[in-house]
Amino acid sequence: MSDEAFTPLPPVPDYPALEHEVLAWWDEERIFDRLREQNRGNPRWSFVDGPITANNPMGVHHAWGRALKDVFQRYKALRGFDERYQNGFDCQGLWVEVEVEKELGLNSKREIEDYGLAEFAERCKERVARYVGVMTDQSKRLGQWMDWGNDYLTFSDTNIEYIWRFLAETHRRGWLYKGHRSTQWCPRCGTSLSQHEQSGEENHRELEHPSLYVRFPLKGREEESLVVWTTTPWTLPANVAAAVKPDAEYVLSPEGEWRARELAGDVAAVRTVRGEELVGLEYDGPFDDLPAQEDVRHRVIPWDDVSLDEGTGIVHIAPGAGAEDFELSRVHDLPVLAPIDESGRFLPGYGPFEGESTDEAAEPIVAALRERGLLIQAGTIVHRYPTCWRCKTPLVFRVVDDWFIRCDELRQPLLDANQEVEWMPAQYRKRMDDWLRNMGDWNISRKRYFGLPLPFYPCACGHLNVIGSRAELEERATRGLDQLQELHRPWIDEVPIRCESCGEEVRRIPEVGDAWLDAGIVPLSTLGWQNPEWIPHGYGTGAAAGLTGADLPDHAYWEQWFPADFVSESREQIRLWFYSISFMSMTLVGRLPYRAVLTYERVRDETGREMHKSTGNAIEANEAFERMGADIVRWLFCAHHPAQNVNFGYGPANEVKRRLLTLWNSARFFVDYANVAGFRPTSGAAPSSHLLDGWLLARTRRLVAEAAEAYERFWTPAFVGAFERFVDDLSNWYIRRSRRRFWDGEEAALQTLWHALVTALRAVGPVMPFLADHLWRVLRAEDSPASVFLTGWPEAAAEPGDDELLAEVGEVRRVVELGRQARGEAGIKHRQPLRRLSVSGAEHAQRHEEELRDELRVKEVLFDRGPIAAAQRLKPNLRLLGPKLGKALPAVRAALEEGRAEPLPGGGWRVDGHELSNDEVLVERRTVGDGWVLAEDDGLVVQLETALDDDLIVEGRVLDLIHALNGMRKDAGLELTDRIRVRLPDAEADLVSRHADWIKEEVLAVELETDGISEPSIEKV
RNA sequence: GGGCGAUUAGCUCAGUCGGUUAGAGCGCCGCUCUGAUAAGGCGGAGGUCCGUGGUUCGAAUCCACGAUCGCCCA
Repeated sequence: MSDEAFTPLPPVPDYPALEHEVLAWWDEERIFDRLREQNRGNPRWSFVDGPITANNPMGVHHAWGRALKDVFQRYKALRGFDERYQNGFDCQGLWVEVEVEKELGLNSKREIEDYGLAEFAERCKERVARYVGVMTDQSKRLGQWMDWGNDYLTFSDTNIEYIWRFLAETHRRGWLYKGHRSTQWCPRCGTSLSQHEQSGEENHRELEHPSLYVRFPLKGREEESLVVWTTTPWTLPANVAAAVKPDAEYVLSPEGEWRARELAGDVAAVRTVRGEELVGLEYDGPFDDLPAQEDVRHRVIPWDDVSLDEGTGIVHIAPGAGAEDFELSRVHDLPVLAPIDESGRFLPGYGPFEGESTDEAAEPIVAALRERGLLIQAGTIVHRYPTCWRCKTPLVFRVVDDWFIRCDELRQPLLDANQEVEWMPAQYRKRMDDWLRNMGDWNISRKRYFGLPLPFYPCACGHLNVIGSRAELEERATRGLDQLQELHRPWIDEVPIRCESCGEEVRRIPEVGDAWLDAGIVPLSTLGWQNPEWIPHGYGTGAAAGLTGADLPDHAYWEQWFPADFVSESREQIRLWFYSISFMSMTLVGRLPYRAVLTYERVRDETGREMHKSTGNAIEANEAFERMGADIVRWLFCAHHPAQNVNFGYGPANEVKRRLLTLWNSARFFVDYANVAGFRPTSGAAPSSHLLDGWLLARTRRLVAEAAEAYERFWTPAFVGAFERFVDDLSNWYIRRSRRRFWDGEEAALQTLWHALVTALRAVGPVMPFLADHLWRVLRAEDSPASVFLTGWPEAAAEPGDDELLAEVGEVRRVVELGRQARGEAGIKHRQPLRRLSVSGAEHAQRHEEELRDELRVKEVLFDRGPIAAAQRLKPNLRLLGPKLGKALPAVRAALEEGRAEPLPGGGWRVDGHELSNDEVLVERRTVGDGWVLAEDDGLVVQLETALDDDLIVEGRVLDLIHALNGMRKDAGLELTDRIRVRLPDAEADLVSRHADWIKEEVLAVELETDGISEPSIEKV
């Protein structure tokens, strides 16, 4: 057995190094497996992971969410709950496609088709497989304990089949329809984008566009024109109407131009009319010569929403190129001219513009307007404009066919169910409510390639066939099954089916599904909802084969694990994942798939700016793990209020490290002295008769209670605060006060400190698993479990008297603080002993007189009996007297302040005609006298006598000397146990004669002598 | 236009149920301790608690209106 029971700790922890070591050790010792085995069969705690897109390396913003997920899974595991630990990857859809396109250098849908859909799908799968690996490694490095290798991947055939089933159900309920709508369209991706994926400021950019004022000559009114303003010249060839605000005033300028009065400037109005008077007038469109414009009668329509803030108050309407325009076309029965194809190029029928992009056409359109005398003014404007959320291409509006799910029927049930959800922070419930109240029909189709194949087979006979499962597909397929390697394009497209209505062969629509269908089905598809029998490794089908070993459980399992007790994702998931899982579960099983939600905001750089790769202020997750340490990353996130953006960076990380150094130093202090003393810990808290030990044990129980309370409400900032306060108490009070006991190797002190440390490690483990297990491995008793995470949650119910003891020591610490303040006030340094300390208002501190003497270095403490005349001040106890006296309070308060109060015989006071109990009046005594200095706080008064006598001065000199000698020991690099010989100048001879033993003891000197030297010197024996 | 938040020290932010003199960390200045020492402790300067009105014995806190900023939706 080695001399040192505890491996010595270096002065400063190397987080990345110790984390790698702990990771390797967790692996070798199978700690996570053992934890799962330990909890298997226990009561369940169900967490469902929102999938992360396996498409790029993880960013620090992902680390926030993944840290939180891990914290609560670890906490619940300490509490003994059985958990699933299944991680999820999002694997298909536009995200993946766009990255693969970049990789392959493809830049349009045509190029993808030329490349070949089968090849393209293989490249997508390869990319997903690659990043499944990368993200798994990164997540492990973060300390995330998940059932790696048994993840769910949303592109598995199993997942797809579950979505088919959902879609078939929406069809059965009559919610599924093909809509003809104006939608935001990405000309590069060649697809429309849904409301929920396109929302958000990050999907808009400041762009420069033309700003044109254009004349629309009115028919039958020579020399009169409407003036419209547009920033999208490409929409003019599709113009069919002009809208005015019916109740606004419009003026005709001398030049014959109609504008709203508010926007006309100070022109002399030739005529003034209300907008409604212009309604119905017809005008010549700017491009009436185009074939597409044949038969269009351009007219003025009313529209209440015409803006009078910019433009002319007359709005050019092109229903085929704008969302509101399209809505107006329905109301006013306007023709819809769709000018561009799916790549954003003009269609036939638009003459000279045919084949040009919307940008390319701008110049010739302006030229044509100018030539026709219709252009009044041309400039440019910089404005916020929507861009594709994946590829940043500016969007255009197109009117296209898309598939939608009607949501009105589900709106109220979802709203009702949301009231039962526990949202953290609480205000996000209202955000969800707002989203649900406003949600539009769900656009589920994307005109793309590598995604969920929508199982829609519309037949020429008018019947829509919707396939609900692979079995159904196989049963109804007319051919192509032999080549169906997985449920993806192009293979699925080669499997036509027979129409259930007319029996004709019918093909699938080419569209794929919104990726949020993939993620939204997870609470059903991964848990085996309505699956008749458990299929080992049954989830990894289709594209996911070989990438996961996950089982497909049976329905009984689903019953056990659904709904999730807890989900946690970032705030924007309200309109994405929280929405889609809610919608799909509500449709299929009539209830929400989660009980509690924790959301969090965004990651900014340490100065509060958005992180961008281009600005160079982004921090990669791997870099953060290796430069600051994963525990520090986790701590930063956990310390933060989740409803606010977090400022993340190396500056804040260093601050955290410095704060956590106190914990490290406390452990190091223990290790050093425990080793010197040859101490061996006993599991559990040994009772101790020492007051401070009793206090630290109570303080530790309090920490455990506070930690549990914080974890139970999923509120990590409360935990972090509680833990930091505990460490401060541990270090700056317990250890500081107990140093001598450790120098003496006192068993009770060592055992108490040990117990406090290891208990704290168990509490902090969920947040900082690496440091916790690292220190646990150093400190643990031989008979305790190998890892903090195998110890269970510390059982630490409060004991009778804990509150009183904690309050008592709190009071002592306040007295000490005030004493230090008073010393500072008097300008007397702490090393100089003083004669007397007077304390009043501290009822409980009396038991701690010796500590106060020592801590404040005084010879005597006087409690509530200052030697000098005492003055008394009375104050109302507002908390009690406010409700009791009401409006009479100010008078009583004034009376008390002026001293108009008479004591009552049985206790209490008569004040201003009111009888008040002792509780209701606060008595503040202050002692004031010459030669004393005072500090007070909240009724507590501390005074120090400043006069010095010869004894005090000599003691002060002794302490100075001890300080100097110990400094020399340190400079000389001596060990704590080395002994020395000391030589002093003759001038210190009086100190030696009066206090030789004291000095020797404090500096571990075996010899103390004076001779003629000018400075003290020491020599190791 | 509707909804949800925020606004407190130079900076970043706490502030519980309305309660006496509004706090912390960082930064700055001064002091101090010294067997945690490239740390720790104490103090100081620094506040229109966004504004106005209201409720109340008492408002940073509750209510109304307004301003500014952020986010969500239209």
